[in-house]
Amino acid sequence: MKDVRIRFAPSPTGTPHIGNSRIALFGWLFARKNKGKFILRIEDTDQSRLDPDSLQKIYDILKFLGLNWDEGPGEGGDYGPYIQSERLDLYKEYAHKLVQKGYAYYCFCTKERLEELRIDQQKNKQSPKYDRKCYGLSQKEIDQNLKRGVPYVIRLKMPDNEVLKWNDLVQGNIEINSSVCDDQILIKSDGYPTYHLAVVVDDHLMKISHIFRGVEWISSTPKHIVLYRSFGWKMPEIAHFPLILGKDRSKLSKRHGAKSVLEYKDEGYLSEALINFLVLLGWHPKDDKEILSREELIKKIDLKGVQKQNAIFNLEKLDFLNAYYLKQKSSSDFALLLEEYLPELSFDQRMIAAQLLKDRITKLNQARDLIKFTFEDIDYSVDLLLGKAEKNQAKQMLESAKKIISKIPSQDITLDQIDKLQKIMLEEIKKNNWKTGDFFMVFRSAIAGAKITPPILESLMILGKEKSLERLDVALGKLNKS
RNA sequence: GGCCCCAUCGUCUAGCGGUUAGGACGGCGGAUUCUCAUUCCGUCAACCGGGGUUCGAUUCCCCGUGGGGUCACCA
Repeated sequence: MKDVRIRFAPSPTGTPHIGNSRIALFGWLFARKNKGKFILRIEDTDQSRLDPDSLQKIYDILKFLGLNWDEGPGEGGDYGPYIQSERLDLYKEYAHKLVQKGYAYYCFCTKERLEELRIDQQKNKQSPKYDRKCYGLSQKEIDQNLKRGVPYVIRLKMPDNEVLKWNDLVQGNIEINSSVCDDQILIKSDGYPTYHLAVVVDDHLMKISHIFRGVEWISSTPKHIVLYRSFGWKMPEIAHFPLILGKDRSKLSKRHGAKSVLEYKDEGYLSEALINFLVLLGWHPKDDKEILSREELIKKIDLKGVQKQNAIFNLEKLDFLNAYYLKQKSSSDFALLLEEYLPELSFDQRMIAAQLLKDRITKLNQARDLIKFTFEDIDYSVDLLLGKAEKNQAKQMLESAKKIISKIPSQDITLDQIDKLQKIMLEEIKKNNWKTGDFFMVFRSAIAGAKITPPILESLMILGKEKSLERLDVALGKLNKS
């Protein structure tokens, strides 16, 4: 395969959702695998739905996932501009060529008429379709209308009853009869092209070799086939990817809590986890090895492994993958990642936190709740403090812990000291015939005000000696008062 | 509704005429452990239904059923 050129062509009409990002990922992987080019093109032909923030979000998502583009906004390239609103003249020019050749025609029907037509057809249980009222217009009528400035659109004349087929790289052979397709509007009355014209013109002019897109585009592919044929252009290879569905099996939407990649990023999901997860949603490696790095993915990705079925988004697997990749991080990398979530801690403290948290969180934003007792005030009830222990015994335990900790020579507590601390405590537990679990539970509650914490002795390294003793005193006070 | 596509554990999937139907996530059970986790071990769990074709169908064909997509001057 030579000169592989794949574009990702989002439209800036809102926050791009995760299904779109997944197709971008497939395109990028496939381009990289084949030493081709990955091209970003912005399809902003719908003026009414433009969302000014979404362009930046598109860039941010691609950057976060590491899907760099070789041509496109910010990168340039030989086939620009890569923003469709800057190519308007091109689309008009090509649309008029089609009109001249008789493959397209002017239509002066108003939106109101089209709306009435549609309602009528629906009433009669016909599928809504333009009735070609303007198809037979004479050149004279057209010229008159044009001269009078009557708003117009340009429509593609679809063949009447022809089976249009193509070999889809994912879906296999698909046949659709042209008669089920409407005479698609190519140029809107505001002078902007519709998706169908723009995508065909640009894909051809930009020498796109493979079109990767979602299955929702299958039913408009016949229009594109006719367009390519009318222009006399060769059709790129085309692959329609399955959709990501919500838990109720319908197209993923905000109702399912469907989020953009950016939102997952904010929650503390790693790009390598997201990539691994997304690629597994609709693709499967031959050897069943599911944990895959970006490099392995580039090597192994193939269209044969792409499913035809839609896939249901399941968070559990994403969480598993994220937890896995989090565990793979070195402590210093993890500490760096933690900065955003634990700004109160120094880097050294975050290094300690990293070791304590790495094995027990699935996403970064869970870090804070687990470790905040080391830098925030705590509050808890005597009941929590006692747990299963008896009051006097709990007192003895805390007194003993206090004694042991107060013997630490410095304010800072080191790992060596923690080891010693543990030894001494275990001896003490044995001597008093306590249960190890009981002792640590009381101790944990006094230190953290919680029953679930990272290893409590190691946590002391962040808390420091002075605060640790303070907390033991507070706990003792609570017991005395109760 | 018309058209198009799809159908293996709860989920993601392997399988491409003969398999004890495999893996992963999750679930459940156990071991380790100061809690929670991690780690390790074990375990439950699926071929949508009906017809064909065939010596033999999860696999091929047809029909149901179910699911999805699409029918805009939106992409």
